[in-house]
Amino acid sequence: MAEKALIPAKTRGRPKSYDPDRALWAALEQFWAGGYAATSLDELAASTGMNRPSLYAAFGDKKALYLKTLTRFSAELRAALGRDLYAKDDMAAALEQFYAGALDFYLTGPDGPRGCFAICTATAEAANDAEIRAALEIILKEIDEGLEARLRHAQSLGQIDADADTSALAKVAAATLHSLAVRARAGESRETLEKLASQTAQLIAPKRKENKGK
Amino acid sequence: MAEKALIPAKTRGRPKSYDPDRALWAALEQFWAGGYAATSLDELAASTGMNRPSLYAAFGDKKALYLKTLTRFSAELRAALGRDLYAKDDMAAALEQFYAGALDFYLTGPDGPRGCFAICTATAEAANDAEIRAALEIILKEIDEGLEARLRHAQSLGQIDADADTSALAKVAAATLHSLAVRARAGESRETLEKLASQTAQLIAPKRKENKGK
DNA sequence: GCCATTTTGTACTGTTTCGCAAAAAATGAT
DNA sequence: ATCATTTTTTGCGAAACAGTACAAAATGGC
Repeated sequence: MAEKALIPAKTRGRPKSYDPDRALWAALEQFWAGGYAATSLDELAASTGMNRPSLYAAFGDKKALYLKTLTRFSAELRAALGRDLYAKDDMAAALEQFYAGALDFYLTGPDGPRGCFAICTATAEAANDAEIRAALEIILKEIDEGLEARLRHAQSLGQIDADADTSALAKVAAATLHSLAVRARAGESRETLEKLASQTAQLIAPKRKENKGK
Repeated sequence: MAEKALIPAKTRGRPKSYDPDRALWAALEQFWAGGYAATSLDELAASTGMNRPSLYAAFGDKKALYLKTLTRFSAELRAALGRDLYAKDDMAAALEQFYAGALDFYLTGPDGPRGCFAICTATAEAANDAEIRAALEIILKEIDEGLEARLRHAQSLGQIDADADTSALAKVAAATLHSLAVRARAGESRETLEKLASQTAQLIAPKRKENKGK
């Protein structure tokens, strides 16, 4: 989806001076940096390069725009779940790879580490706003389900106990992701965060009898 | 500290019409419900029963007040760590008790579940504001350290492996708390959350050979 | 009873914010 | 070349907001 700027469809009036997908991502980064409530439409206009009326025409009001950034983020998340989680055969290694990818995302922002976009910005609004809460819930659910699918895959290969509760283990694995998201924004070091990641991977998919490597 | 309303010290001028600690807690609840940025001073004045000038005189500006609510929350957190974490002898049971106490806190708000005050409101501001980020970091550290102390205690009693990395395990236990905080605010059911809690307790302090109870 | 002191209540100022209206600009169609 | 269509640009207006100044009220000291 999301065809690049080569849209052959003959558009009638004045051409847009912005790339909608690029603008949406710019808005996402602005919300990411400042949070939803503290980000003004002027800041959003500045960072997208659009002016306010164009923002309204393209995405609706501030909340509609924010909800669109959340679903945009959700797409990125699904991609990461499908990619990093299957990059390694070993379950623990796959988990660590996934966490490492998340940490790259969480720790490298324009102005230092910024954690997870959804968890760190949507939680504040979730109590008051049912739509934002629902969007957050969907994102959390996607994480749980993506991890559970991977765990079941490992289980089918005999890499983890056949009677293990993959649903519950997935939630634990997701819990560590949530924690990385928050801790990164609080300023914890990558080293500390990687330790948490590897310890969780170890607990969820313990190395079997054969000790590989060392 | 924090002596109750029985202050024998002769105050000179007009008596305060509010209880400072009660007002601080009211402000905390207001921030908790709406987040920091989205909460106005008018709302804070209304919920504390004070008017704006009195708020300024008592707590300083909006951010100073918010920082005070964070440290107030921090005190509550320390109390819970010292209380619930030592209510049971068995390590896994103690963890579950601690999580259950947290869930009581997270799930019962004036307007439905609201998660953790610090994690769900401070994360949004942490990227932009160094003071709030530092306050959040302290709170996360207190959780880690409180859990690690309890794990070391269990280790000294032989309830968990002598060579277990209590620091890393504590961070995993804290990760589940962070996740409960976020999930609660996203609307997940208590049943779901308790399952996550018990699975984590199980992973961190696995039941030994003797199966108690059932 | 009068004064000093502290808090409360009201009102004000300047700024920021959101959302929109109306005109100007840039394109395709004919 | 002219018109229809879509976007951009400028600018407006009403509301919310943070923070403060100042007078009124309530207490203790004397």
